[in-house]
Amino acid sequence: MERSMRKAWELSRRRREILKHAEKIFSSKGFHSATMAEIAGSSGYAIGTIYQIFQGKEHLYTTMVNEKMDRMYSEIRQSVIKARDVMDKIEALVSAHFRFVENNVDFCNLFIRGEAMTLSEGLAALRDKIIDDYLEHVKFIEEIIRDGLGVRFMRPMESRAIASALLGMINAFALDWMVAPDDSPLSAKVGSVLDIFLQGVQQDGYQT
Amino acid sequence: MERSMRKAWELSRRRREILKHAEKIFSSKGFHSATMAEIAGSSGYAIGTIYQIFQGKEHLYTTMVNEKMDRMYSEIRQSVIKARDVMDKIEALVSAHFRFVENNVDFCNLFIRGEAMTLSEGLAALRDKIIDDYLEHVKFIEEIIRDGLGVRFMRPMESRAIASALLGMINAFALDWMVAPDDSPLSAKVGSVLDIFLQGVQQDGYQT
Amino acid sequence: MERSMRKAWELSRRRREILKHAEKIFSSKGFHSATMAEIAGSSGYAIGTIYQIFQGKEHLYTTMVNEKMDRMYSEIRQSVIKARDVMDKIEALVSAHFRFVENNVDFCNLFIRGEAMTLSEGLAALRDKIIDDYLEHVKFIEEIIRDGLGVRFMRPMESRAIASALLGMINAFALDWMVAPDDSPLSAKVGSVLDIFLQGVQQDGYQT
Amino acid sequence: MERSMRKAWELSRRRREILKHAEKIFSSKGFHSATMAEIAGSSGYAIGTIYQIFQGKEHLYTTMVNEKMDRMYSEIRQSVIKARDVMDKIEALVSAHFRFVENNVDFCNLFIRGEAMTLSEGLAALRDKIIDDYLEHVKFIEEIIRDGLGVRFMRPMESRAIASALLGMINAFALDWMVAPDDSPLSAKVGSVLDIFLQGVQQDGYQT
DNA sequence: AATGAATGAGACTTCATTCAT
DNA sequence: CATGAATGAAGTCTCATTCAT
Repeated sequence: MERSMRKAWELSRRRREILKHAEKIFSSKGFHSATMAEIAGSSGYAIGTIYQIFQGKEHLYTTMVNEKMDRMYSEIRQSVIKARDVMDKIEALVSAHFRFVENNVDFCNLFIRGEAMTLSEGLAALRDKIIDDYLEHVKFIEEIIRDGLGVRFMRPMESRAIASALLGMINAFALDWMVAPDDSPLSAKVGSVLDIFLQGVQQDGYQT
Repeated sequence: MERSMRKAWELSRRRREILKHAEKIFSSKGFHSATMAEIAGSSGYAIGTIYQIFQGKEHLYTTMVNEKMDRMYSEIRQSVIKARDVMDKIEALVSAHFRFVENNVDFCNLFIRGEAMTLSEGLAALRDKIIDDYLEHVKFIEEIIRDGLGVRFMRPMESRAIASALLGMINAFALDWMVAPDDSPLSAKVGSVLDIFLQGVQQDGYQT
Repeated sequence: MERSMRKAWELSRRRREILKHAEKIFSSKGFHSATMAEIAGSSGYAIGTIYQIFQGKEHLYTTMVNEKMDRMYSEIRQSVIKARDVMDKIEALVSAHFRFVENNVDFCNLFIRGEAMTLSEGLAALRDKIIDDYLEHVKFIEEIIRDGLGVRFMRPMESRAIASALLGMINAFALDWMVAPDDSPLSAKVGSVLDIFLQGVQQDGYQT
Repeated sequence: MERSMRKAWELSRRRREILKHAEKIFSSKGFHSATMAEIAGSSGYAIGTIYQIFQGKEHLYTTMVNEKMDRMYSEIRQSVIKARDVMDKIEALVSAHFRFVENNVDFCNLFIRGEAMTLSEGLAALRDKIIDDYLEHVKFIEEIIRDGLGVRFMRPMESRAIASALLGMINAFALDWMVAPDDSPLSAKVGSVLDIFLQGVQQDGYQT
């Protein structure tokens, strides 16, 4: 019992270790240019050891991306759920997303750049999952929006369009921050996102 | 004279032809999974012929993506320049962007998915150019925004944030349309983008 | 004393067990396609345990084939020795051979197909032993034949040729039975072999 | 025209060349132990060149064995067909078989040892073809035998048994000659085979 | 003594690039 | 000048063997 628990724990540690290094390598070079030998070398294990845990390069990559994305969406949702009213939920959504990006710059490079979705053959499933997760996330945001529409916090509009717009703004600010970083943290931009999202950019009373 | 012009024209025709087919193949399989043999076969030229015009696979890919993106930005700017006031310019920006996406779905798949930016080695330059172009485009949008701020069409805000937000929304709607297409054309969404961007989503007079 | 005997017996039991399973796996997949892990799993022992008894895969394979073949030749000879006159000896030779084939179809598949003799490197010794055993068996048959020649049971001919012919017929009938089995047991063919071997196929009195 | 013929001829020459060296390597080391690099090195072509002609290692091996066996059976049949009466046909069968073995010792080593039939996966088809060819050859011999039965050249017996017996004797003599060569050519044994096959070994008039 | 996880050498195969025709 | 066959570097994955527990 003691024995097998120790073994299981060791396995889990190795798994995490390898995934961590795989993330680093894949993030910096993309799926195709990364090599198993490199990941093995970086993680300090032999190639064969990686193959004992992961069925192959695609499996390793897929697992890494899936788990990381699950973590991202999970963190964001946890954060949103804690908030009470619509306004707080939206703020939590943006904050949590930005926090994840700040803490996982490498991974986001991979993901935002979309290398994450190189499809060919066995990676098609990953692509589909990423899209599904994305659409599910949009739906999750839509729910918040619908609450807002319900309490007349928001103007009557199509919830899907609003959700997309918000997510688009979040991603744009994140992208901006990653490709042209200034000294301020990404989280300092939360206010801007909310302001534009909620009030729009047009001067009140301006005649179109 | 006549002779060399003919020759140059032939060369140019071949170049265009090859780039067209390269785009098709690269877009559907990504950079790494596409093979020179495939592109040669598809375009009807021999492998050696492609190597007479392009220095290698990366050069072909880089050229294709660069030219396509230049065309995109060029089309958008042409459209914007024709418009007179700020409002029209913004509308033109969104419309032209959407039009390009509609007409180049395959290419956009490549680009939005970010496979476009797989960097490793000789592709780093492409990555940099794409980012530069992106940042330049953001600056271009900023100019429009600044005009709007100047004529008090817009609330006093940071122009960069506004530009990013607008581009983010544009991309989000385009992405949405590509991964979860409904029957309506993407251009039908121009109004929604402008509405949210200009007015925001919050109900007027709502007390936060 | 008691202790060490027990130990030795245990060892011997393990050895037999492993060889039995090794035979099954090797026979069905051949030397190269069989894996140590598979044999370990099948036999219920750990890989390390097998390596405590056998020096390696080749040693295990070599041992298995050697012992099995020794058993075959041994069984055949036991059977022959019991017989009194030449005729009975020949009949015993064929019957015993056929009986072994019937009882060890899997192994014979391996052997007749010759996968048994894949030589490369460390397996050369096995190849040589198999050939030596074969030649020795031919000689053993020759002895019987010479007895037959001595008592004028047989026409004066080269004993070696006769022995080869007999063994060839035995093998041909066995092969036939294995690759194109009908419902009858191989042993039902003993009569045919003896008849052809002894009388030949030509009609008596026919003029060539 | 001239051009493409030249090309086709070059291809065919390369193909033959590679097959020749593949036969040598495969025959001496068996399928698994032979490496593509070795075959490439031996034949003087690059690995990639081999892959341009053959889809892979299995395809190369399969092709080599198939073509060689087809040649063997073809040669034997050509020889038999030329003969007029039963007696001559049988003699032609044995002679032609022995001649092939003499001229293709390496290949026969491979084949008789049965390494030829290592099955696993994609090689199962080869195994089946070899067995089918073998059975077809037995049938071919049966036809000759039936002619012999028809003209009362032979005693009334089951033709299949007779055919198997003959082929078994042929193979036994060939095997003998290969593993324990004396100075005489294999073809010198044709007479012995025919004598034993036709007259049997038993002394006429001996009482069982 | 038994175990089985870790190792890494080595095999197959692909495909960008060259260059003789 | 166009061609496309030849090349071989490089990458993935397997599995016999070892050795710490």
